[in-house]
Amino acid sequence: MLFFEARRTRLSGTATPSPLNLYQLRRTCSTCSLSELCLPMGLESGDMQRLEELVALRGPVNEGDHLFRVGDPLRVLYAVRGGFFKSYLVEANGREQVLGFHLPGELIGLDAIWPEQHQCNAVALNTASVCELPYAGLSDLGRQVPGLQHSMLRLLSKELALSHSLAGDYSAEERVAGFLLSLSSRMKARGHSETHLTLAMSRRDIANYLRLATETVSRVFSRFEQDGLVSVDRREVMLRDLEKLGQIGRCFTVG
Amino acid sequence: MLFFEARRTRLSGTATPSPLNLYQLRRTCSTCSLSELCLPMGLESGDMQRLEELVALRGPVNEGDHLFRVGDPLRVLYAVRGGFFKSYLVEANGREQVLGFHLPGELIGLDAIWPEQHQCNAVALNTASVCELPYAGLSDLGRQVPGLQHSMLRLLSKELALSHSLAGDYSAEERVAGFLLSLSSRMKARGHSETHLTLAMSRRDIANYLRLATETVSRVFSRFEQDGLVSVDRREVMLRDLEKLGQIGRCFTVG
DNA sequence: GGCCCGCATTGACCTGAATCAGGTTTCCCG
DNA sequence: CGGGAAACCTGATTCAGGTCAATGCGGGCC
Repeated sequence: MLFFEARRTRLSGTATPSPLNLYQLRRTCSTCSLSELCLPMGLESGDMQRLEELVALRGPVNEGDHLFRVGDPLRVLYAVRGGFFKSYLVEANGREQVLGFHLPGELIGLDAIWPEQHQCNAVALNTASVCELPYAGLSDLGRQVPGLQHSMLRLLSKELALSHSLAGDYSAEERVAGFLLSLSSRMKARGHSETHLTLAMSRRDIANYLRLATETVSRVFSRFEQDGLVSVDRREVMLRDLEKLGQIGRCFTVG
Repeated sequence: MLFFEARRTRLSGTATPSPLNLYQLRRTCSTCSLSELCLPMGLESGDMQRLEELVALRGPVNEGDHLFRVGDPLRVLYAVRGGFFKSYLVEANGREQVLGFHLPGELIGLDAIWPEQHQCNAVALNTASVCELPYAGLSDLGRQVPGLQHSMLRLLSKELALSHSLAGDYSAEERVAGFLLSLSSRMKARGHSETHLTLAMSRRDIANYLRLATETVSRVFSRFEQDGLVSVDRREVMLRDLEKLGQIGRCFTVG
């Protein structure tokens, strides 16, 4: 029931000065597939198998359940099997900051790789299920298989890339288009339709993530719909003109 | 003679569509001290010594000289001894994007830790000198000393933090104040005055880094001066009220 | 069913920063 | 020394997006 108004009060207004918060700065979103972790770095099949043996299934995760919270020790990495997650931070003044969304097939928890403590919260946006990868085992394996270490670094470096893409001064339309395309390509990579999206997150989460006002997100959706780029019905979104969307939002599209 | 007007043309205007550029997204700035790399992770003195043995001095670096460019293989990491550097990217359309500034005592080149190729350019802002840390040796050492690996991860994760601090929707004043404070605290950490700064970078570089217009940076400087927060004379800046600056710019201040 | 609450959309308005258009100073180089 | 190009500052204007406010809509719950 916390974090409703997530807007930042401007300096000029009745700003409530928030003290320096280091955690506030460690915004990490881990959007990487399990196969990405293993396959491209040339793990041998033996190693792959040993990795797979580590994986444990876990019961269903209900909407609103947390996988972990800021400060929790890094026990396992999570691979999303079904459902959506979001990771977020609560800043000192109670405002929420959405760091990223996590789709089926992606990995959550890398933000904690150092100092082995989670730097953000991860919560299910709808009923979901996950696999658990015990970090200790992963770490042991990493010592024997240098490729795994590199994979980790690679993923971290990809995080860095992704976070940078949010830093640029992009217009609202670029941001929204890029967001939609990113979801689209990630869904496609998992074998889903690339044109039909069901957004699991609210407009507010999207806006917060993109650092826009919810009203702006709404308006951009409407404008896109008017221009025939998309069809929107509540949280069902149909991408009608990937080409044009790409022209607008290319800056956001990370693999 | 490249990259003069680095402004982003807005979508609505006569936007020149720039194709997707992956490198554009991998914006990395490596602002970390050498001692930070070694000391806090509890390297034993023997290991420290072996690290020091790797270090090689290098002749003077002239203003405008590049340490490396995008795509160069990662041969060495650089520790700045004197002078300032900036790291930047040239986007597909020729616009420049400043990623960070590097002060004496800091480490440059971590952006390339994976895939061992530099992801940005690093150039001297004035006459400078550096030490070189051969990466191969560092890497060998890292295999024997797990703490070093962790240090690397830690630094990367710090990069991530820093990059995130630029992502928030901060006002021009917050950005500028934070920028000054960041320089101040970094200079102080190296034993310099924390109130008297000599900016090695142009207003344009600052603006580009903070994602503002140069005019805005200028105006904020003037406003701060009027309010008695700073005294500015060209590139000489005197911080007169750290307290108030801190209230304004706290969000930026990373260790 | 009817109430209520939270989400979403839309319009009117405001504001911070970009843009445009000067101007001055500094410094480089012939 | 003088010309010219940067760098820097300042004011006027514009505009994207935030803020405020009103309304619609769907779903849970008594």
